[in-house]
Parts: sequence; C-alpha cells; structure tokens
Amino acid sequence: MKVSTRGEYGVRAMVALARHYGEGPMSITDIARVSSVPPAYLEQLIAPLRRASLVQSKRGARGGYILARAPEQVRIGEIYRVMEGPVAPMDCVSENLADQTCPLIDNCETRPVWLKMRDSIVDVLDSTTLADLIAPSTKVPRELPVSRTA
Amino acid sequence: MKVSTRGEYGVRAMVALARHYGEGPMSITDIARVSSVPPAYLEQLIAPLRRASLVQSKRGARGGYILARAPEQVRIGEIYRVMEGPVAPMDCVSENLADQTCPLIDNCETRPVWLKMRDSIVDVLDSTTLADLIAPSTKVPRELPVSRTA
DNA sequence: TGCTAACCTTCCGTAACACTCGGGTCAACC
DNA sequence: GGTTGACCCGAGTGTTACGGAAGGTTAGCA
Repeated sequence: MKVSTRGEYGVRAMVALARHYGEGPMSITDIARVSSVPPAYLEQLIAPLRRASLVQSKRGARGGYILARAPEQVRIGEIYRVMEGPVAPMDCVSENLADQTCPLIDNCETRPVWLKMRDSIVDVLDSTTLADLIAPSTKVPRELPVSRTA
Repeated sequence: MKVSTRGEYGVRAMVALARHYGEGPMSITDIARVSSVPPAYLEQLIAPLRRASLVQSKRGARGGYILARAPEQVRIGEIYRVMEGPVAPMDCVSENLADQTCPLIDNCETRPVWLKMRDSIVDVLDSTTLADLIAPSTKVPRELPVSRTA
C-alpha cells in the first residue's frame, strides 16, 4: 500500500510554494528544481491543484504559481485528496460513499480494521498543515541502522 | 493508496480459520466459499501464510489448514505484512530500513507526515487481533448515504 | 490402490503508473 | 507589435504490478 508519486510530488511542490509564499509567482521550472520533480511531469500534476483552487496561476512572462491561501490554511489532506482521490485504504471504507460497493459490506468482519485505518490516516493528514511542515522544528531524524560498533 | 486483494483476502481467510478454530482442518474450497475468495487464487495466497507459520497445513484426504495459534495471539499486522510486505505508505518511511533509499531523506520537509501516517497505520494493525474481529460486538454499521426522503 | 487435497511453477491479460512530447495560448516587455 | 517566457492541454509509451487461471506433482487417508 503506497501513495503514488502524484501524492509525493504534489505535497513536495506545495511545500516549495509555501516556502516561497509572499514572494510572488514561482515558475514550474523553479518549483521542479527545488522539489526534485521532473518538470514536464510536474506541469501535469500542478493542473489539478489549480483546478482545486489550492494554487493560483499567472500566465505570460514572469508568470508562475502562487499558493492560493496562507500555509497555515492548507491541510495536507486537501493536497492528498486532489492528487490521490478520496482516502480509502480499501473501497469498502472510502471517504466517497459511492465507492463502497462491496456486497459483503454489511456483515463483513474485517471491515472494522480498515475503517480504523482510514480514520487514523485521515486524522494525520487533516491535522497537519503546510505551515507545520516548513517550521524548522518538524524535521525528524531517520531511524539509524543497527550500530555495528567495535 | 489501496491495500491490494492479497491483504484483503488474506485477512478474510484468516478470519474464516479463526471462526473454525478448534474444529479441525478446513480445506481451501471451504475457506474460499466462506470468505468469498476465488479458490485458485486463495491457494496462492495461503502459501506465504503457511511459510510464515501463521497457519499449519495437513495434506491428503480430510486435510486442510488450521490456525497455528489461537485467534487472540494473531495480530492483523502479522497477516498484513506477510501479504503486503512491510508497512510503508512511502519508501522513505518503510518499516524495512533497507527500502529507505531516497537521497533527499535527510532534509526532506515532507517526510514527517508520512512517518506519522505509517506509525498510525502500524498502531491500528498491531493493536487488533483475529479474536477482536470475530467478536460479535465489533461489527460497525456502514455510514448511510444522504437520505432522499419524499 | 484409489481418491482427496495440499503443493508448486508458469503463464497471461489488463490496468495503472510515471513519465515524455508537441503544440497551443496568453501576458509582459522592449 | 512582435518576440519571448511561461502556462495550458492532450496524446502517446514503456514498465510494472495486479488478479487471477492452468496444469502437473506429492502426500495422506480409507
């Protein structure tokens, strides 16, 4: 169960825009460089973010993209849903009720786990904003491999 | 981000075995019928569960599978990992440290969210056992669609 | 000595993923 | 007013994983 590069790159791009917030538009090329995303691909990914009004675009020379709202006002969950669709580790617990089409749903004994999983994912995504991510303190050191000291 | 049918079917099959616990071996055909999984596919899925010692097999006539431990002793997380691999909504936060190969990992600003997401998923999976799922009280009613009353 | 059922390997069609490419359109600036 | 920088839009493409099916082999029970 992986989130695709759409979600990964989408969030990275939005973080780049958040860091640049208040300093005018940022071009695809710049965003791509800063966030390490292939520029041609990024162009495709940023379109849905614009349609969802999470970013605003400015065309022509000196154009680019800006965050439509302040970083504190943008939940990661919003970005996630635009890029990946409704949170749904399994169709039967999709945020989009129309996707809950499994015929076994009403007496399925496994569904409660998936439901709890979905809720916990939603909680993480919706309780974090772009501002939280660009705050210096949030960086978490990686778990280190077992030390093989002398 | 979806868990595949491997995880879905694997957990369903284990629940079937849990309900049948203490009543002798259950054949693939029976498990498949009870849990609504294509029998030929189930045969493939149950093999890794046996290799991981989550189930035991008995060959020959009257053979089949039994749970290797009591339902209270089997965490859903164990089943999940056998079927789906390490919990890893993104490689950079995989439970398998060897998968954390992203070169950006050390000063990535987005990683904290994915890490929190992984931890919350792990918590759900490892705090639930097969016994929890077959207890009658755990069934959760589905959210109802918006009523379109007369 | 059959019948049953697990075991094992191989194969295959479909679909999603992760991009690239080419052209069109718009807005500044000179 | 034309050139240039940049967004906009659709199509196309190689690779991989998913979701199975098929067929043969081995082991235990009656």
